[in-house]
Amino acid sequence: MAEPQRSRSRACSPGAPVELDDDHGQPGGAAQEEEQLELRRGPWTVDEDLTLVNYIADHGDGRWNSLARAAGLKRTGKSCRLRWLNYLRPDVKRGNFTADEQLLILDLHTRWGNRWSKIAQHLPGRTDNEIKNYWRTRVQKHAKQLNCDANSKRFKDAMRYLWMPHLVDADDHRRRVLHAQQQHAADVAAAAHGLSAGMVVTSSSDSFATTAESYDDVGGLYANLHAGEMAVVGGGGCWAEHEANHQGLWPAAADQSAAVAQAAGGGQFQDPELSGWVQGFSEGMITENFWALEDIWKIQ
DNA sequence: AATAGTCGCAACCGCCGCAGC
DNA sequence: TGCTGCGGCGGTTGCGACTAT
Repeated sequence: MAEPQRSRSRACSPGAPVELDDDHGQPGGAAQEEEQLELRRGPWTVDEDLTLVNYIADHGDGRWNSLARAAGLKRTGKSCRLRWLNYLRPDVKRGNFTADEQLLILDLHTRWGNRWSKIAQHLPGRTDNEIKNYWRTRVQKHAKQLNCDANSKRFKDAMRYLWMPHLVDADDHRRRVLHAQQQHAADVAAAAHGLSAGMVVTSSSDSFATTAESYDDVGGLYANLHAGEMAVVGGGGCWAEHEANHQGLWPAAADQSAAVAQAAGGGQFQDPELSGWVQGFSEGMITENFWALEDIWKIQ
């Protein structure tokens, strides 16, 4: 079971009763008020988590207010629902966002804006809350570094032509490193068994896609995120539409990356879709106030 | 070592839409 | 038709952990 990473509390002390934690603040009777007086809020305790998990295991979720009462939890139904969906659900994925996921978030946010729940539907195991937090802490921080709004065209251009291509490259690089490591391990194993490395390579490296698939952790959504090589795998079902829709939104990321790299090196960089700001990279207008390519890379 | 500033994120808040009565 | 309860969503808060000075 998931353990809270750290205890947190809000205005009230953890587990402290509150006067009112009603969804709509409707007036209630004396009994209802008495019940509300006992409601807890703040960080969930291990006991509460166990109670909720066990109850849902036995009875299923839904009907959260009655669930909270039936389970004996002195929490609002809303609080129980949130705790379950964002933390206790067995399929909830924890830890840092992968390059795949970051890429997808950036792309989907470009299209849908702050529709976190909608975006979360395309990231199996991730919650809208987590994505929202990621956006607010990481992405908006970068927007701030650029002295622009996260919703501005300028920032979207930065994402589209700088960050996304680097994520693609980082992802590709990561997979190749993994593949190399696996091959090395196989070689070592083969050597230990007196086999030639070539024999093992033949059996282990005939399909890079296999490595990529096994590494893929976006619920089988993508097999290979490298621009132009995207393919639908598993039951994701959304990538065909995704790719069709992002024509122009995310054009040949690897090519753009190369173009940006060329531009950073002083070469000409012409693309009618680029705003003047990104075009400026080809004119050497990068300052310390802007992301350097290396910085973007480090961000990951 | 102490302090201040920043970050990450769980949890809460307020609003909205929908269903049932 | 209006009321009520509920689920869901996006926005916000606040605190412990971490980092810089």
